[in-house]
Amino acid sequence: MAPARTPGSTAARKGRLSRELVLAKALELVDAEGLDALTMRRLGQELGRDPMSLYRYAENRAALLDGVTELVLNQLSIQPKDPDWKAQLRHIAHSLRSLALQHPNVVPLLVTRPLSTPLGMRPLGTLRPLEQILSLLIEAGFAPPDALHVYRAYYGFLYGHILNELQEFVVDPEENEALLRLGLHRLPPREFPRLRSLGPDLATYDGSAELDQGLSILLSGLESQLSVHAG
Amino acid sequence: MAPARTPGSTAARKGRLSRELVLAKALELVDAEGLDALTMRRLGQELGRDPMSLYRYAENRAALLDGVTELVLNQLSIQPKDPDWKAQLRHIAHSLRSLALQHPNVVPLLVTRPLSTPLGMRPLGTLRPLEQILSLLIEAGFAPPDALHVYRAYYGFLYGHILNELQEFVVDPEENEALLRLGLHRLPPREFPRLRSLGPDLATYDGSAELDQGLSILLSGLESQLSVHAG
DNA sequence: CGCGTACAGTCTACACTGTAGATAGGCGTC
DNA sequence: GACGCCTATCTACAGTGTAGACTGTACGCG
Repeated sequence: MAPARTPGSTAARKGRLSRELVLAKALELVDAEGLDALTMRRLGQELGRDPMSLYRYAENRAALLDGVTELVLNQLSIQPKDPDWKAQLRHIAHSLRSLALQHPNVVPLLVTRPLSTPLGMRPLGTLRPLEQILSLLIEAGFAPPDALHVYRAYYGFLYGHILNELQEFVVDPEENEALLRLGLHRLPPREFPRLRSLGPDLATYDGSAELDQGLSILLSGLESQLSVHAG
Repeated sequence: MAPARTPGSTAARKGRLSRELVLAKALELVDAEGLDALTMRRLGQELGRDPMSLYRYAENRAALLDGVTELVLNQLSIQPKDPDWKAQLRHIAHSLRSLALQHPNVVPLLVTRPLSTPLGMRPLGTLRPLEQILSLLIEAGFAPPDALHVYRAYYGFLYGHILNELQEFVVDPEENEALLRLGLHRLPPREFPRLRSLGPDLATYDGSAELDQGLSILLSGLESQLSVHAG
C-alpha cells in the first residue's frame, strides 16, 4: 500500500504537528471560509489529525485565535530607527492596510481580541508594533508621553480607517456597483436621500488615497502641536 | 395561588412579549455579563419564557445582535441642522464615546457586524447616523463627495479612538494602576523597554481630552483642505 | 538487549449551543 | 359552537468546546 493515507478529506498527514503548522492552517482556513469555519473539529480534519491534538499547541480556541492574529501582525515590518518618522508611519499604515485587505476575516480579531485582554496579558506579537512605534517616535525627538499621544491618535485613526474601508468593501468588483445600488435601493428614500444619491461616489472609493490624506492632516497637525525636539 | 409564577430564575413573566422588551433584556444581559452570556436559552430564561419564543421577534441570533446594536445607536442624538458643524461633530463624538463606555461589551458588535453585512442590508438604525452626518456636512456647505470624505475621516478616527480607549480601559479603577503594572511586569524588559517605562502615563489616560485634541487637528485640517462654500 | 519514562496523538463523554418542525393555548369573528 | 390566526411551547438534532483517561511510539539508560 502507498504510504499516503488521507483519513480526513483535504490534507494528508505529514510528519509531526507544530504550532506553526497549526496556526498556518488555521489562518488559511479563516481566509478561505471565515471565522466561523475555524472550529477545532474542522481544523483537525484539515490537518488530518484528531481535534484534540490541537490542544497541545494552543490552550484554547481563544488562544488559537490569538495565535492567528499574532501570525498576521508578525508580517508587519517596522523600522524603528528610520529618522523620517512621518514617512515610516505612512509606510506602516499602508502595510497594515494591505494586510487587512489580504486577510479581511482576521480584522475582527485584530480589533476585538484586545478589548477582552488586559494590555499586559496580550500575545507579545500584538504588542510589538506598539513598542516599536513608541521607539520610533521617541528616537525622532518626542518626549515619551507625547510619543504616547501621537501613537494613540495615529493608531486610532489607522484602525478606524481600516474598519471603515472594509465596511464598504465588496468582494466581487464586477458586482460592486450593482450590488451597492441594489442595496441602497432598499433604503426608504424619504429617510436616506443623501446616502442614496451618493451611490456612485461610494462605489469609487479609493481607500489608499483617503488614508494618505487623513494621515497628512493628522501627522502634520500632531507635529506642530507637540514640538519635536530634534533628537 | 398567587399569579406570580417564576419558572425561570430572575424574571417574572409580565404580559406579552415584544421586540422592545426582548432587545432591552438582551442589552441588559450583555452589559452585565458580556456577549457570550447572550444565548437564546439564557435570554429566554431571563424573560421567563421559552427560548423558542424569541424567534418571533428576531429571525436569528445574528439578527438579535443587530437589534442590540441598533438599540444602542438609537440613543445617539444628532442635530443635522446645526449650523456649527464642527461643534456638532464634536458633540456627536463625545456622545458616542460615552455610549461606548456605558456599553463596552456592545462595542465589538458595533465595529464587527457591519463588516459582514453589505451597506444596503444593515439595520436602518445603524445607517441613520451616517445619513444625518452627511446631511449636516452638506447643509454646512460641503459638496456631497467632499462630505463623504469628511465623514470617512471623522468616523474612522472616532471609531479608532473608541477602540483604543477601551483597550486601555480597566474596569476597577482601584486596581487600575496595580493591574496595569502587574501586566506590564510580565513583558520581557529587553524587548519592551519603552512600553514598560510608560506605565504611569498609560494609567492616567484622559480619553475625552485626547479625543478632543485629535478632532481639533482633524476637523480644522479637513476644513482648510476642502474649502467649505458657505451654504 | 529490556525496561521505564515522556510525550504526541486519540478516544469517549458531557454539557451546551442554535434552530427546524410539530404541537398546544388563547383570542376575535362569523 | 367552529373556524382561523397568532403566540408561545415542546421535542429533537446536529454541531460546538473541552475535560480526562487512554494508547502508541521514541528514546535514554541500565
